Amino acid sequence: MPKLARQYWLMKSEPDAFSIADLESKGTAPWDGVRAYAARSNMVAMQLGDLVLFYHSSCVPPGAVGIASVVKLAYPDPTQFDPKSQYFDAKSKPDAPRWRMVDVTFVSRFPRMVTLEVMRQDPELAEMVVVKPGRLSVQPVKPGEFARVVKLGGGKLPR
DNA sequence: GCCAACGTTGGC
DNA sequence: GCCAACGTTGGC
Repeated sequence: MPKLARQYWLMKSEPDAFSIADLESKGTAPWDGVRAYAARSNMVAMQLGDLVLFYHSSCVPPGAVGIASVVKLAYPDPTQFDPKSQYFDAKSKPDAPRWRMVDVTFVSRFPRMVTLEVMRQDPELAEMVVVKPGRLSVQPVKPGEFARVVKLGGGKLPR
């Protein structure tokens, strides 16, 4: 089996809930709480070593702040079964979990944030999903787009 | 399977 | 805090 090419993604998180600084101090963390089918499909498609743009949403300004990588393939998100969790889903049963998550690990922080506004104004990023209307919290990124955002942030592409 | 109503996301 | 745009739900 040929090894598939590394894939790239963007994952949104509200920094008040979980920021890149939180990921940096934890090292590795489960990406729990995703409750949208399209986002779930994207997580299920992730492979070990895939790279993720960590994006801060619902803040001023929103934008990409660093890089994470996938270190555990999609598995059931335990918060869906926890009645005390804000992510509890009464319709999901343990023998048929509805929601999944991956684990990601911290890779780097950009020297400067790449704001949504900057991405919107960059011609190379005109087709990027994040600049389009929509609210997909886990979305694919093209390799060229990923490299461009890293460059705009003054960061380094992991080898 | 359609689609209106509903709830949520997320930029502003 | 507002609200447009979106995704999901559920009646039919």
